Amino acid sequence: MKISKQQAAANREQILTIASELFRARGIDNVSIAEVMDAAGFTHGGFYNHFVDKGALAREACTAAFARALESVREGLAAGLEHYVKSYLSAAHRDGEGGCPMAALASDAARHDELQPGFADGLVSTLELLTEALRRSGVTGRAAARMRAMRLVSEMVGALILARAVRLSAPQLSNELLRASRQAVQ
Amino acid sequence: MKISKQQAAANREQILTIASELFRARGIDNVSIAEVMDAAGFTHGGFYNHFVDKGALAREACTAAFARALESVREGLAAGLEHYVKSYLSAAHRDGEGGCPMAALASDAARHDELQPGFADGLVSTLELLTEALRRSGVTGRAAARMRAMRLVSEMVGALILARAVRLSAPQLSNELLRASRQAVQ
DNA sequence: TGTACATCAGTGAACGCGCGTTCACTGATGTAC
DNA sequence: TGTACATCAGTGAACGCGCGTTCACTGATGTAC
Repeated sequence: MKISKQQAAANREQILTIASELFRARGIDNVSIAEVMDAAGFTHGGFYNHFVDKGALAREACTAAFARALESVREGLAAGLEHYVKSYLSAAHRDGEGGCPMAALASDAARHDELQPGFADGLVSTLELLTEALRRSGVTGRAAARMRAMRLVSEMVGALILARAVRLSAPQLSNELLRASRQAVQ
Repeated sequence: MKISKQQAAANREQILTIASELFRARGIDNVSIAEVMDAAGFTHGGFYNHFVDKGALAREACTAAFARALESVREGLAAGLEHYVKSYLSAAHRDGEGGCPMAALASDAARHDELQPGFADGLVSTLELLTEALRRSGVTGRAAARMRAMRLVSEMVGALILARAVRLSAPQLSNELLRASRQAVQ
């Protein structure tokens, strides 16, 4: 059955949203198209009405994940840099599905070249937001604030990734890693 | 043809070494057993004479990667903490195959629970080495040094992973990320 | 020490399975008159 | 405005392929006598 153009566009968005979450939670190579389509409520054959191939979905899902994440960064920073860092390095963020695309997709981007442009755009935008926040927090000088933003992002992403890597086998160490890096801004 | 026990043990080591490098470079799910065996100079069928399944190889390869990496950390630290951080955050380390297992295998460990015990052991040992190095560098107090070690590892791992994620599409940003975090110790 | 036999690392074909992708088909939507 | 037809999102079976794994076989090694 054909579907209204509006409905088709909504379905495409739905596929993209689901894929963005599944890809972040389990990695692009560990999620099949059939699984994405099933979770979105469709049969797998229709996938190619919306995307030329799995790579195209991965690229769009990466971009979409960053678009949403940047909104969330903006909101978080509105409550203060310290608040933002604390919520980023929370157990809830570590344990939740999806979450920050930088932490979830960095190794996918390192291994799938096609993701890198979208990833880099998202990182650049994140750094801009953090640079501004740091300047408002009293860091003087654009270059200094930008460098501080890069170090802050690296520490937060690294702490989150390492915390996830030992979450089940060494939960206490996992918590310590998060706690230690909450000192990054205070 | 049967092979001498000594030769068989050497072949097993060879498979493990190759797997450890390939897994770090491309991710466990992106490397097939046939590929590992071929690179090690064997046909794929013999794999199961050495390992019970791919998961067992992944676990042993993770452990082996950390064992080697810890030797390299010890050597690097012998030349000074600052020197170690600089070589960790070098373009050569970012671009080379293999490299630090924390950076290369963290997302694999987050997604494959069975890797977490070996990963956690390696991380704990790394933190111990860095904690001692920081104390020698003048950080006072065991707890403070350990916390500083955790933050340092997070920043280094995060910077390296992010630098790899944008290496091709934004090489300048990639270099900036490494350069910024070289300030972590000085 | 020499011989006869059991062991088992390595070979290469084969298996079942899930994957990404293709395709003929359906039928409501959107359009041309 | 009503009708007849083309479009195309969604369905579900099928494809070729590479994967992890199994297996019968080989023949040098290691061992029992």
